[in-house]
Amino acid sequence: MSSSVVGFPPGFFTRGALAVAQDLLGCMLVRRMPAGSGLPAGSVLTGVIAETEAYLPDDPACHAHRGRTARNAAMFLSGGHAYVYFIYGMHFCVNVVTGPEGQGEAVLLRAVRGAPVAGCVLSGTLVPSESGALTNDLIPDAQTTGPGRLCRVFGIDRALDGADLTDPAGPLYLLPRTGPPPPFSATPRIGIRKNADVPWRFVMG
DNA sequence: TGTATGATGAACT
DNA sequence: GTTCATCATACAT
Repeated sequence: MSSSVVGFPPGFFTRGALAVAQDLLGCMLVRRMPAGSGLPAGSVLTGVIAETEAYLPDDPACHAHRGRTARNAAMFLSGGHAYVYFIYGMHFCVNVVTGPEGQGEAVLLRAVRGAPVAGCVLSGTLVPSESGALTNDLIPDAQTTGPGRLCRVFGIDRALDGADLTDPAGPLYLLPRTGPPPPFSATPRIGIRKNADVPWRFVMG
């Protein structure tokens, strides 16, 4: 046990979408920006996950419910991978796969907060000011609230579909929370018609 | 080959 | 509260 990298406990991402959706609140999403993103290549964006939704295999609202297709193939990878899809002609959404390989369940990341996290070296986000210069200003929460906006700010698109979110050397990865579990509330999920009544959306605070 | 739909966001009233 | 921009995907011809 000599690794200096703080990781998730083994099996964290294969406990099912409902458990993982709650336990991801307070965890950190880390993005290494690629060249051509508007930020210098290698710029790091971070955010504390503040809102999630669970999608289960038996759930009619889940993309995997009607079987595996080219679009949702990444959802059938093992837990800890990314499932990124394009919707409404203009938005990307990013999910964390939460089942064993072949299961088809995931957690949609709906919002992150730019608040610093004590004890973590990645304490802020780099954003270009209006003049184009980089600052250490936190991104306003309004810009990272909503799955489409979150993906736009973090530069997430289909290129990250299937990415390993547990690899700290990768372009997009997760870090465990360092403090106690944050309080949260459960509400119905947003913007779906099928199985719209179940309280599988989890909001920190 | 056609077409309905959608895990959204912005701009309205 | 409502409308709508806009298009990849899935599925029905």
